[in-house]
Amino acid sequence: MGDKTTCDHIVEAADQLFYRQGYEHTSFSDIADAVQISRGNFYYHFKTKDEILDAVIDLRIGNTQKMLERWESEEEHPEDRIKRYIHILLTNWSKIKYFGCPVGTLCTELAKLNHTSQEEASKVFTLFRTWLRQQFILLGHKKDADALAMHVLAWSQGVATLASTFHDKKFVRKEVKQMCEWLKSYSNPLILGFRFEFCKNLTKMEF
Amino acid sequence: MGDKTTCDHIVEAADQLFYRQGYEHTSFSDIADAVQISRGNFYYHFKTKDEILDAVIDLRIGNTQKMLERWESEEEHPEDRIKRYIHILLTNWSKIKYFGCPVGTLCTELAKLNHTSQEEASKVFTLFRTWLRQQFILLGHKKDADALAMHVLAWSQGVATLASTFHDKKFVRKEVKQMCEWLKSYSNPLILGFRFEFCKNLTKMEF
DNA sequence: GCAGGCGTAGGATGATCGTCCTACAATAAG
DNA sequence: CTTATTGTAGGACGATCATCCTACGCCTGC
Repeated sequence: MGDKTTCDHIVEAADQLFYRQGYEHTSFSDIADAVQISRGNFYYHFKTKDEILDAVIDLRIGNTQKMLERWESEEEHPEDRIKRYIHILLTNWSKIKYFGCPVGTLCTELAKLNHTSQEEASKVFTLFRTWLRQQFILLGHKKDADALAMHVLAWSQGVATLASTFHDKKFVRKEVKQMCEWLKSYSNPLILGFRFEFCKNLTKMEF
Repeated sequence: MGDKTTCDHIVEAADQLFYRQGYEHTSFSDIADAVQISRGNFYYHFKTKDEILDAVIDLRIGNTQKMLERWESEEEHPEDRIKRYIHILLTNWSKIKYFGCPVGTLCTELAKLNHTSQEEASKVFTLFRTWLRQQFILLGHKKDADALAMHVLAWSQGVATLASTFHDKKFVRKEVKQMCEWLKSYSNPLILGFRFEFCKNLTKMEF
């Protein structure tokens, strides 16, 4: 309660419902019930459902920015920061288990609806992408930073998707561990360069 | 045409529409228009929308099985077979670009709808999983075969999700290349074991 | 005490949805 | 030719949806 407006409550309830039920499958009535507000009164706050969606996306963008800034201040080492991102898969397990990643699933749904706000929704991804890229740059991977960022994004997306279909926490734990090990191998570019060249030669060997 | 029944046409049209628009966003009218059939006549073939969904899932299961058997016969080496799977991301690029992976996106949607057929839909994933596992077993990774299969699934899923949000073919090509290189490192377990131990020691070194 | 704006309640509206019914065409069997 | 089966067409149905309207309560400033 406190200083939160009805408008805020609507957007927050919609945020949760869009995540749990999907955008299209969530009706005005659903949101109204959640906020304990008259259904018809929505028109005063939001003229269309799309407007609510845009507000939800803006909320998510804001929350993501705040979270990344927090991580920036709480973690000293870029590797630990990226680890923090990877570990969302475990810290948010109880939700991901059923509904997957809120960012990925919304983008996927909007793509199928051919919705106008597709691009706006993808900005949440871009936030993570830019942030991850910056961390990899700090780790000394200036040239590959963006590719590495996209790789982390893709990996975590895939794990989230399979997590919500198989509900298998062991699998998620295993993948998170692997991701952290992979990340470790990138946290010192010098050793990596050496190792990579060495291993390449090894795999080239034929029996 | 030929020997295909109206029922087959309905299921095939529904299959495509569910992929492109999503299950919920596809109405009876949409399918009817696609098949050029009267809307009300659906009741004769399928009593409910859920029945069409189940038929579509069965169709997908059948098609996937056929495809995997074909791959099994056309490719000699397990590594090439897995490569064939990985390369779906490129061969189906024109669709994945807009609609993502048909398997993953359907499972995601049904999860949000809390639909009865969730488990049935996940069987398509399980088909790939079992098949991939078998290939890894053939490559000599008996113990880790399932984890490796899940890893390939997750990786490709993540790439598909980001592909449909960013529409970036270069990214997909890069990831496919990486996946193939990663796969190569697993195609001979002896060399891998050696390399892995060696690299582990390397990364343990501190500056 | 009164006027006016802000926020709310609850229902009307038209469209669309899944579902279902009934009448009709077409083909095959008697 | 008649009959029955199989498939089709088109519309009716109740429900639900996003949207919109109007009437009402509450608070503030005069």
